[in-house]
Amino acid sequence: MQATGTSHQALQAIWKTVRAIPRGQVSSYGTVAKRAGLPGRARLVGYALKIAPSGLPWHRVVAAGGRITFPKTSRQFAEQRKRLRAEGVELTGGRVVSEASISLDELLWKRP
DNA sequence: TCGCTGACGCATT
DNA sequence: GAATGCGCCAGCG
Repeated sequence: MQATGTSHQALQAIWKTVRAIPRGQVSSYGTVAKRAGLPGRARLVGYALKIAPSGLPWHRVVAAGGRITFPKTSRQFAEQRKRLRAEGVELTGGRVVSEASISLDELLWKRP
């Protein structure tokens, strides 16, 4: 790892943002990307999560609208749903209830 | 160096 | 509601 310096910073920014997500709350890739200073690079967030270190609350990151991107048959789908429910996040099928994903832009990232 | 791929987002059909 | 296409651009072979 060396040339990854530039993006490495972006990855850390993404991880930092993900860690900043309060328990019982979820955020979307696009929101995280934007908050990490990478607007429009939601895919980078996906990559960041893929290579994310253990301990990162990746399960708090869902697709736009609070939808889970994984197929229902996926093991991660079940795990993410399980973890979210364990934190008090309500889920309906493969989607997070609006209350949890409520205006992320308003509840979360409220910068004074 | 070039080209494909991709934990996505959004518009459209 | 589900499927498809296009865009954004950083990794990786």
